[in-house]
Amino acid sequence: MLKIYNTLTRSKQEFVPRQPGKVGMYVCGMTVYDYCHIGHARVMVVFDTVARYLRHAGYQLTYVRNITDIDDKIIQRAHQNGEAFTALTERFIEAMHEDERALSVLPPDLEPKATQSIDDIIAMIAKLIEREYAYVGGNGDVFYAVSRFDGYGKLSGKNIDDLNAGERVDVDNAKRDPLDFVLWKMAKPGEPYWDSPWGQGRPGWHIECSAMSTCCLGNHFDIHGGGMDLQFPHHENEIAQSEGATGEQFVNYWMHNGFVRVNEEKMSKSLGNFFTVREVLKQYRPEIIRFFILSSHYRSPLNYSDEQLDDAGTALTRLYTALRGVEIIDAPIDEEYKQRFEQAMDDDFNTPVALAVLFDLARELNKAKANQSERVGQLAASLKKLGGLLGVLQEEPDKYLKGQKQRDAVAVGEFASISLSNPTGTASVTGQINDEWIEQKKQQRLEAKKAKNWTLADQIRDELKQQGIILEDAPDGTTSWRRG
RNA sequence: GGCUGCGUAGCAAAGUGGUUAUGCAUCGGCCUGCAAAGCCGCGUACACCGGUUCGAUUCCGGUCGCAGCCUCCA
Repeated sequence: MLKIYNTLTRSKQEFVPRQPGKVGMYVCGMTVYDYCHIGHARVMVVFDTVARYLRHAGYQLTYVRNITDIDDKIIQRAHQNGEAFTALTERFIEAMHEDERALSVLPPDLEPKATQSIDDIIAMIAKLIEREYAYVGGNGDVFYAVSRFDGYGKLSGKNIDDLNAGERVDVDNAKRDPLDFVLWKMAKPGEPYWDSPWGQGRPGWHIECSAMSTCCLGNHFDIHGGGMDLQFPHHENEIAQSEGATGEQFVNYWMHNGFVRVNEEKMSKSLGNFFTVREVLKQYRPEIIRFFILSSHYRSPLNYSDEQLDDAGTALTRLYTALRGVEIIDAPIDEEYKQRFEQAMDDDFNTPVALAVLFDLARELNKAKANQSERVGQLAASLKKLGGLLGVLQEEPDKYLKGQKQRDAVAVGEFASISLSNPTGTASVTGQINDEWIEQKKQQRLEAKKAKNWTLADQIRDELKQQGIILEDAPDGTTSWRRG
């Protein structure tokens, strides 16, 4: 039985979909005016994992993740660059998709864009005006009248009085109430605009998600997700808009992931302490980043540091090492591990425990290998399949272990110039070592070993180690290698 | 100021009213020519102070510390 922590009730609840066997999930995606940072990566990976697991659990899932491709920041950035805002957003959408592919984030079923949903947005605003939840302000902008919506604050645990007392709410004379927020914003000269009953303008920040989610999934759907910081005001406003416009309950389960932190501080654009996915990919391969994200529970804070990423890399190497050289048979997942894994994931997607199950499985696999047990193939299949549910361990083990720590230089043009670095990162080596050279050295050493010339054999091994190559002699006399 | 949440062994991270989390690191052993990998063994950790209880890291109250939201942010 799957339980999900619901922000709306601040408790774990049994997950019951509205229609048996079917799930609609909407996740707030990116506002595309810059590269994704690790915080964005967390949202992507977390909800990708949720989506994978829901499907594994047998649900027919419709996963929607929007793209907000029009807003003040986009306009501002495009203006700074002297380019059309569409050129800017297209570029960053492509970059985002690239980052997602790297992190094994599967595409959502639907990826609506705000600029392609303008009709729906206008229709919803019109509905809100009709139902007297919205009004045209003194400056021509359309505002949502927060005081008209009874449940305002129910998601974030705020009450309107406290909010009014806050000093940080902008005073805007065009609004009737400082808490009211914009639904439709009139275009200033030179700004992009769409025609509407209220004049030429663009949608406010929150309305696009209400419009896109209800259009794709219906007025009332199962799961809505996003980062913690969207709880207020973004998601609160979405509820007010959607429920105001439709008169129906909007969402049953609200899921919010915790932040990525740097030195105990939130990683964010405004603090400037963020690392973009592509930056980190120069140092760590994508699967390590994904593993790192999954190694803590999605609602906990996740502290970003090289040490943590290094640990994730070591841990992943252990799992791949267990799989190396094993012929994976086509077998169902071992029942015991499957149950433990599902028990973990059923408990609000407890990926750290799910990963612990993989490590236990790896240990048993290693033992089985030593005993020449016939279970080896099945255990390996189980490990790979369970890893697949988390979006890890899908590479060829030997290829993974021989691969460079960084993203494959050829994968993306702009990474072509990265240099190899040794495991400690203290020194760089040139790209002269290639697989043939390593194989040659390995052969030389095997011959030295045959001649019992241990000094030479050790010398060769040390030389390779200096290049970040670790040789491992198997009991059967063969030697394998990997990059450390 | 209002509202959330957190504080677990050297590091990271789960979890639980009384029995092994797990990964990394350290140490000992097996294996190995020596290593590496692997396997086995080794850690009275649960911020502090009270309370409830036969028993609390786990429940309750308080203290301290940290983070987040209340403003654009995943």
